[in-house]
Amino acid sequence: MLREEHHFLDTETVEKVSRTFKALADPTRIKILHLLSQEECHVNHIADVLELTQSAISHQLAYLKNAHLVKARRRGKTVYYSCADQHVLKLLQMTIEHQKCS
Amino acid sequence: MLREEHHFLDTETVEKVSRTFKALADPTRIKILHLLSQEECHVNHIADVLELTQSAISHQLAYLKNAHLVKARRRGKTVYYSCADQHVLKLLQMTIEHQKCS
DNA sequence: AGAACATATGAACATATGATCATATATTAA
DNA sequence: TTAATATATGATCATATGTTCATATGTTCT
Repeated sequence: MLREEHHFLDTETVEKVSRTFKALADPTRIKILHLLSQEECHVNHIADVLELTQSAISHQLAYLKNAHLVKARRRGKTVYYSCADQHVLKLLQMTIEHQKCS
Repeated sequence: MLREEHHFLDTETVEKVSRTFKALADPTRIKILHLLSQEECHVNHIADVLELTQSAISHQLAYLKNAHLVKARRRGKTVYYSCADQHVLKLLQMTIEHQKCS
């Protein structure tokens, strides 16, 4: 196929797509999203369940929030997080499922 | 939900899933896979079309081959690459499509 | 065998990433 | 207001990542 016959992705699309996959490319973030797909959780609960420090979790939640993959809700001292992007959640679940049977 | 009531992903699954997403998390690899989804290509053609060096392309193809996402076929001096994982290709295409309409 | 071409690969380098530690901020209770 | 609790955040550090340059390997043609 000649150069001009190809279908090209514009830079912006490529960047956005790579950002989406980057968010899903880290074990801690995968575990967090998988947990939040089961229920809304507060920060310390996530840290307890996943056996990671509060700081590590908080940093990753900030990352995920910035990427619009989770949303936060404050209730007194506690901040509850939940999934905010069903499409990305679906990508994750598809990939987990596919992994299991391969 | 209590710690023991959660559905946990085992370490191996998380690692594999994150490796899959990592492969898709780089702009160059996204462009290569998108190109290979259109046709089998040889290394220099990919480099020409994407306007990147032969070395950069070759390194990324080695990465993708190692991850079993592409396969290679030699024909004389030329090596032709093509996609080897329809599932991962589907993930990529879904994400590209979703990106466009959002 | 030697030249020419296509691809692969190792080293080096700059940047990105993720965890930890210390500390800041926010909220509630005493 | 002070103490206690929950979360956020900046700095630091070790490691990972992606590109480039130089060069090696593999193949074909003369």
